[in-house]
Amino acid sequence: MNIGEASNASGVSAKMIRYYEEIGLIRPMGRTGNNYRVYGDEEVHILRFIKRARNLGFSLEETETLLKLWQDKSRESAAVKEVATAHIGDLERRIAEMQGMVKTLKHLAHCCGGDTRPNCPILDDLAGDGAVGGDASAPAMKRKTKQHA
Amino acid sequence: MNIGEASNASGVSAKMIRYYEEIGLIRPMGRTGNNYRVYGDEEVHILRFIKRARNLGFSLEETETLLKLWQDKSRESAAVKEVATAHIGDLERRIAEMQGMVKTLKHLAHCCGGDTRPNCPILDDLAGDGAVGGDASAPAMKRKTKQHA
DNA sequence: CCTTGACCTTCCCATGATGGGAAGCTCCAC
DNA sequence: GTGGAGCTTCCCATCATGGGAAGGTCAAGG
Repeated sequence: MNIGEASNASGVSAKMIRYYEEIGLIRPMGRTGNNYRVYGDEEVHILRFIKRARNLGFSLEETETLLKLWQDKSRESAAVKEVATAHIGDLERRIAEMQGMVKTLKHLAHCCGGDTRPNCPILDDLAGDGAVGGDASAPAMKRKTKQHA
Repeated sequence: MNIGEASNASGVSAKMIRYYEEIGLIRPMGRTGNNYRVYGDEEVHILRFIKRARNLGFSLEETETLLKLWQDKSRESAAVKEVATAHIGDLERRIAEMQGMVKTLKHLAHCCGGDTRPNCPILDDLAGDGAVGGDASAPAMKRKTKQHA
């Protein structure tokens, strides 16, 4: 199987497959005489594992950890659960942060006429003029991962 | 006022102030004889506007739009509201996406013993073995912005 | 046999917003 | 005049991904 077929079978782009190899997330693949990478069902399975982990929002680093645990037949399930629960906590923190933004924004948008007049409570809030805005002061934590498009 | 004072007064790091100037978000500042940038209350006000917009999750591009609307005294509040509501929609989409992940992950974590045994439904799901996992298939939209730390 | 097009390879660059740090200048206080 | 704090510019790193160029390879069809 060439990289294109492996890509189709796994849902991971060829570009990303090469990248994962480069950063050591997956082992360097064997090559044919023409220098093409060769993949088998095993590799496709691993790529799909990675794909699914990414879809659940795990970073590549976390995915690597999970991958190693998956391949370690003597792992303790507690280790896996710990990674998962930490990630859940992370997601929930980010969700709460964004919900705070939404709450404030909805309030401001509700107060804004949205017509042809220039008067606008949203801008007033951003400018710090009004005491309208809610709690958008906490700078928030760094984003850990980004979803692919 | 030097850049350090402007930074303190606005909550925007000196590094970012220079960056905002570089990308044209704020006008290049006047310099003193020693080549130091000089800031006044007006500039600090603008920086705080930017800071607040960023805290509400607006991208720098959206922030620029809002900034221009703010400075355009003949704006129509509808234009501002449109930017805000689009951003709300964006946030809500991302929240829903992450909530989907959380839901799936919580279910999986709940099913996982989290003990010393290797058996783990979380890994089984990632491996695609079980029919346990929920809907983490939709690839999701690109992240538009990232919160600073 | 040769062309065409679809693959594959590597390499570099861009994204978005931010921080880190080096090298070199200035300014102020002691 | 010296030390340290603050300013300047410049380059690099992050995280995960895509875009694209330049060049090799292969299979099918003329």
